[in-house]
Amino acid sequence: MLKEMNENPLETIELELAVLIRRLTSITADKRNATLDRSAYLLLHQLYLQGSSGVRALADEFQLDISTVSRQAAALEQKGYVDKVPDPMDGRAYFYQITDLGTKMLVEYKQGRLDRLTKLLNGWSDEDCERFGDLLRKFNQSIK
Amino acid sequence: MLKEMNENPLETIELELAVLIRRLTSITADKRNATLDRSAYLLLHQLYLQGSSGVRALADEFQLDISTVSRQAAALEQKGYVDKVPDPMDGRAYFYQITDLGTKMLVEYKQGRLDRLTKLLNGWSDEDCERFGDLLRKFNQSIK
DNA sequence: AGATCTAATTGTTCCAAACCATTATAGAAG
DNA sequence: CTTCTATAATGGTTTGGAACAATTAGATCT
Repeated sequence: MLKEMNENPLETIELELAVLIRRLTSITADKRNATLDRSAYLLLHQLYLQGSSGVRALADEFQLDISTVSRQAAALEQKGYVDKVPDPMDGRAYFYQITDLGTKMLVEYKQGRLDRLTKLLNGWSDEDCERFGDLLRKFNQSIK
Repeated sequence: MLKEMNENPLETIELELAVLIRRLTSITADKRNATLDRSAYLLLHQLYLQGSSGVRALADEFQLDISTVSRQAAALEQKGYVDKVPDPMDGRAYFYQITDLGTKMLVEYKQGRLDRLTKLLNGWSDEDCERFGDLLRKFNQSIK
């Protein structure tokens, strides 16, 4: 019927993406590494690079439900990694801002990830690394 | 301190992987597509290609905890997508085998994924698709 | 036969995410 | 200016995926 399901590039991508997500999920779920969890990392990263924003904007950015981001942001605030600042223009709205502690955690966590990745890609050529990074970025933009 | 965090390829890969996993997670969590869930898909896929095996082997293959696979396999059995066959050589052990129904679901689901991916990669060159597939496979093998 | 090792299941916990309902404020229309 | 509607954010609840720990039952080894 299908059997060797893997003739064409699209099928390869399709399957390998499924495998990838499984593998990455278990790695990031590993608490030995996790000073931050994945959601916290992306949120902090966004707040670090793009500056303060509300849950609405963050949810749009990551295509997450607002409630999801709301909870994640609340968790970060509770840990002191972000500050929640009322929007002076709109009594309903808030901004989140990364704190110094949050920045510190972000940098540490990112470095840990980089170290592990560097080890993992030890045998890869510079060219392959560059291509892979470019294609991943391109793919992410395609999804968006 | 860091700011443009994205000079070198490793950093690009590191960040884009985090983004990718987020995006893919929300897509596969979308129940409009999900006739199967992700874990079911990979399990069925493995049983389809590699033939029957026990939870032990499956857990090793995916680097999952045995308990996780046990539950996933039980769910599949409950839906009639796999049969659970006692190992005649070992009274403790079982094999799981994909059923016709399971195969049907697998094929349907895979086709749905392929369709969506094809649409997504509409603007991509054949070359980029091929490269991306190859690099993903290579990366997955590196993780393993 | 008893000690130990192994296959699998089940209880529990945690994280990530969705959907739905709710509260509170803003803005628009009468 | 008050009522209606739209929007910002939160919280309740459910689902899926995964881990770890404890348990049961069948192997294996001495």
